[in-house]
Amino acid sequence: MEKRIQRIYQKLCDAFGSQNWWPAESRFEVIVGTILTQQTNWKNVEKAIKNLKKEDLLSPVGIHKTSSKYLSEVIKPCGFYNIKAERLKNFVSYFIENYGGELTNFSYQSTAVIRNELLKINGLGKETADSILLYALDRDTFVVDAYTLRLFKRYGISGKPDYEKTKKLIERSFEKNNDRVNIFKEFHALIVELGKKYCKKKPLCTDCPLAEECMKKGVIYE
DNA sequence: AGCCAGGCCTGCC
DNA sequence: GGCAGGCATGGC
Repeated sequence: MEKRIQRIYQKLCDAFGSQNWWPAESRFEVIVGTILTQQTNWKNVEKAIKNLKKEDLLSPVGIHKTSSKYLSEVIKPCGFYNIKAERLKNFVSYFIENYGGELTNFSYQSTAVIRNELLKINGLGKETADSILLYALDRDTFVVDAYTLRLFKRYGISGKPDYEKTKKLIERSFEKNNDRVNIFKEFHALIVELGKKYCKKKPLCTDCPLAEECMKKGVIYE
């Protein structure tokens, strides 16, 4: 068990409180959000999702039947809209073909199997796959993102950023029990919250709840 | 007014 | 197998 990691989690809880991610009205909406938010401000994603609802397109079949051209117009506010329209369609094609467009059908598959399947879909990388698993399917898996890697570097935990190593390290740091899924949900959301406020590309570490500990390692300004 | 956001793929080396 | 370059809107 990595006590360091647990301590970071506790500090973030104290600083920011519970986050209750993922904001959405349905599990499918969560999945759509994971794709639309790739390298994108959440505010812009909200606009795109609102448009999808307005056009009655926020369903597997809705997206499947719509042309890429039209879909891209609807999601325009979130940016990278041509690529993301394709990515949404890639996901729903897989989802309908293999699971009949029913999320409950995923319950027959292990987390590892689903993850491998998601990673085969063009446009879904590790973070998106893990976000779907954790927030849409409630699977016991941690989501690493750019903020996590940056924080761990500044905190002096890891040198070279590495998705899988960081993910495993964090997963190993919490006892396997029924709470862990919720800890992972909160922890990732808290890291994003920290990242947005303090742990940006340009160091803005003043008042950061973890500033003191990062400072000790002397790597805060990397 | 720029810089950048809850990534990922492709195409070079 | 690592890494620049491209994708694009809107928030701050």
